[in-house]
Amino acid sequence: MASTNTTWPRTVYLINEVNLAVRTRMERALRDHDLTVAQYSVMSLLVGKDGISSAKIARARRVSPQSMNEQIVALEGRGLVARLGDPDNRRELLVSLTRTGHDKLKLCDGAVDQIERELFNDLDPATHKGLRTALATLIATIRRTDEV
Amino acid sequence: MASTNTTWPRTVYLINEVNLAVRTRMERALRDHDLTVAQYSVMSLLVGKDGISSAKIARARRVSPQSMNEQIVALEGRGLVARLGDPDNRRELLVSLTRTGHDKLKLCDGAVDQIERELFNDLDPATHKGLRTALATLIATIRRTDEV
DNA sequence: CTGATATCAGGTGAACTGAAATCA
DNA sequence: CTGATTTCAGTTAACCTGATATCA
Repeated sequence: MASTNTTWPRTVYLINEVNLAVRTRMERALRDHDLTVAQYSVMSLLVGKDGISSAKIARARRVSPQSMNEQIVALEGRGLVARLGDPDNRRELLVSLTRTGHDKLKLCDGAVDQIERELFNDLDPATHKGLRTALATLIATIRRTDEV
Repeated sequence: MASTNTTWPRTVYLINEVNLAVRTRMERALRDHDLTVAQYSVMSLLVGKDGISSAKIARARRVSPQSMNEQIVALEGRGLVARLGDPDNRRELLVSLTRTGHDKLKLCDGAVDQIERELFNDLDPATHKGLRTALATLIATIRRTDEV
């Protein structure tokens, strides 16, 4: 019975609490740069890509294409990403970071790095590594069971 | 430099992805019982308590008293929790699960247990335990740094 | 014709802040 | 007077589904 067993609180609650705290910290830090967490996380996914469709980014981030497009359009309106039409494929628009976007991302990376350090420096390297391995396993399970 | 180091993707992204998947699964499962995740999680916090103020629940869940009250009022409107005024303290209302709420919670616990099993049965017990320990450490760090 | 992409429109869940009344 | 609780009202960020036009 869940309410009386020995693994309480539920692991999923622990994950949620950590996630909420991380979000709050990131929101605070990114607000100084006028970026939301979703926008920052899209931008950091574009690093090193020379152009990728919004729909592909959506799949990579596991959100709906509409949600992702909303973020992309907002970023484009602020000149942080560009969408270039490909003459060979007029269906999709290729999204890439602008120079301005790249510069802003660099600044934000520093702020987020700081948050990660504060959060994780109470974990010894082995525990941190174990945490990442466990999370990666969970994500693999998630992707496998989502495809059904 | 964050975009080129060896711990990529960021651990906080891994946490977020797992959390999103958990939320989605819980939403789906709880929809059959007409409960949101927030409502379910409040109800499961009330088990074994004979009456606790909304403000205290808010602190336990680390959300604002307004957010929590919203959930409590919704649950009261559906007869899943009761709020009893204490004659000795007319300021606070004591929240507790009703019999109906208790019954519904039991059903939902089963559904959520199922989700946790599906998610975590690819982790061997030691890894799962390590995950919980790491998360607990993170939460301790969070609470400590929040109090500043 | 099928499938993918982009986009418009509307909706949801879950948090937030601000302000005010009540009461210990 | 201070501090906690409740409650009203408005806002935010980040998702979602449905429908439609376009194009490979």
